[in-house]
Amino acid sequence: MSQRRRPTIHEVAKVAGVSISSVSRALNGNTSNADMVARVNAAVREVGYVPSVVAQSLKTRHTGQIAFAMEDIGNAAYLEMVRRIQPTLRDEGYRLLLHSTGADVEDELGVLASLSQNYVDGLILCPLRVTDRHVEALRQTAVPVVVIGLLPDDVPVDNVRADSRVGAQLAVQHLAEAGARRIAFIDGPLDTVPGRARYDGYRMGLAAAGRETDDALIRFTDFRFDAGRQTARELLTEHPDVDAVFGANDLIAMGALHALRELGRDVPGDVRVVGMDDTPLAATSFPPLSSVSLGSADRGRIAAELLLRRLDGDDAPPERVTVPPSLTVRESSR
Amino acid sequence: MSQRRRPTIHEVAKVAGVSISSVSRALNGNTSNADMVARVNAAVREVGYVPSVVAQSLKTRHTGQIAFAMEDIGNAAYLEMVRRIQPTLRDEGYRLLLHSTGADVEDELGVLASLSQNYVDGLILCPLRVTDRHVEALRQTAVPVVVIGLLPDDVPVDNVRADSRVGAQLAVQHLAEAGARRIAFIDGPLDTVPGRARYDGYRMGLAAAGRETDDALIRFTDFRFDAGRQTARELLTEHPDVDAVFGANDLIAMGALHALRELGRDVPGDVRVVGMDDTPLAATSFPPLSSVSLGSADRGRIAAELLLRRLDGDDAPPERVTVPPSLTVRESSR
DNA sequence: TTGAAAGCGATACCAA
DNA sequence: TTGGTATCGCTTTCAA
Repeated sequence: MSQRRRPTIHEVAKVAGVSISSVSRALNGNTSNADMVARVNAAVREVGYVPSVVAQSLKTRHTGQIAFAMEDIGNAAYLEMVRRIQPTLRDEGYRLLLHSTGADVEDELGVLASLSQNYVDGLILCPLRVTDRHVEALRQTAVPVVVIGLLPDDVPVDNVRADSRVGAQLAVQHLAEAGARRIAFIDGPLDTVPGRARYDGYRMGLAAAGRETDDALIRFTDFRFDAGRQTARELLTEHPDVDAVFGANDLIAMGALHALRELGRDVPGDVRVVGMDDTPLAATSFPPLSSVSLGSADRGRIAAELLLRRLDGDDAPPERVTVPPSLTVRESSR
Repeated sequence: MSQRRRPTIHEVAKVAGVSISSVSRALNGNTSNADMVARVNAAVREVGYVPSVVAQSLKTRHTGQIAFAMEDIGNAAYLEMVRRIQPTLRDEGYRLLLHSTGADVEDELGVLASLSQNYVDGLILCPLRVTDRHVEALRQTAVPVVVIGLLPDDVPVDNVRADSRVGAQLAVQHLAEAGARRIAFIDGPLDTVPGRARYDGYRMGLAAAGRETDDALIRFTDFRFDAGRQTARELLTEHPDVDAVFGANDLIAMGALHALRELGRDVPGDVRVVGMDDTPLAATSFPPLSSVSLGSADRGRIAAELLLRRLDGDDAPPERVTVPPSLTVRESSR
């Protein structure tokens, strides 16, 4: 914690016996002869000069920083994203700022508004939901924004999305092809975006497999482990003929796995189980859980790349990229 | 993406018909009469003025930003930390920057060196290991640093640490008290800091319980699921009389759980199992895994608080805080 | 190619 | 209390 003032470009100039403009030029690789560069570099080393990024930012009007805002970094999907976003940005010289907004829409709008402070060059945003105020804010942001998630078509912002509807369809078709005849579905709340999409996908999957939908085999609960366990227990007690369960996320599916074990049903022998999100839980559960990946890592990477292109001056029309889901089959449905 | 230039303090001053100094004062709550404040606020709203944090930083010499650097945010312990660090800092008006260094010591030193650029006011660092070069860098950082992890006594830096030695002891004593007679231990590499500490703790725990150490029941492998599974399988095949397994982290313990199931041994009936780190895996495993928490969330919070105190001007001698471990008993050892 | 000087957008000192 | 002005540390235009 030595608090000696850091040397500025003026000290370097004095030591090198040149002007500060020459120092700046030499350091930034602009026209200057080899001799000049050598003298400046020597002086830089001598005084231990490191440029102030703050002063540079003020002058150049960019900060070298990008923000990533989402509900909670503890959520496995967002975690996967940030793990890919960070190296992608760092390779291009950007630092990453993290905003966990919690389940607070106001906070989310606050992040959007704060962009006017110009502390970052761009933002990657995963909105909880997109309100009119979001749309309005997104139309006039101070810096480029990329949204990961659903976005109305008329919002002129780069957009990366998953397809959990097709993902759910994938899961159901897989279960049907594996020979399951009574495929139950434990969904999250139907009035949420993912809950609705997965519900639609489930029905589409059944239809594609030439099966009837039996509403008695569909349940709605929260996207949590305990909720999944409880709901699965009830469902399987009422309908012992169920031979497959599709959980709308891995936590629900894990809950189902526990319930089945408690009911003495063999997985996958008696009942097959598939989850969604392909979190780290899936690989270490017993039996290992088949799960549909929604490509969080890819979505993060693509969002970062889109943003970098914008910062590079690309002013093409906003892009919309949909990342396809993929199913990883493990023992729970084999 | 409207690219109209953002208004500056000069526009506000002009609209309000006052000087820029008065605008600054009114906005920062410094001596100015009510009338002045009202006029300025009106003008601010009229032109949509938002101060530039970059310009403010240049002048005030602080950025309102703090960095958190660790190996990989995907690691459950670091994730827990960041989840507490972020809100703690945000409540005090600081933004959080994330540096994932990967397993690269050079990168870690690079972060330390980059502090001279003054893009943050402070750093929370979780070093992989502390080399001489770390010590040297830590002695002369441009901004306050708090280290989470082991640090030599003579490094004048605030330090927060876990106690996995005592944590391991806790686990072993618990298993002994639960009635286990042959307590095996699957450790990570002995030449790592955590591997060594947990090894010592295991032996202390046995000693405290009045048991002999049997080296045949100790194995070293990697801190990974597959490694734990494989090692546990070998161990339990060679020593069928083992009635408890302590895994040096949750991944190893989960592997042991799988191995036991494959060997047809009941948990906890035949063999009790305890892990360490108390990750989200523990609660959803089957049976739910007892695990020793090393207080990652608390360590993160405390580190953030220590740093905030430094930034507040506290120049007391460096502090060293050790967060005690705690055991959560679940079905796997009940 | 180099140096002088203006300016990025704020804060804070000093007079009035 | 208010306004003028220097200043933070850099980049960049403009002359020389």
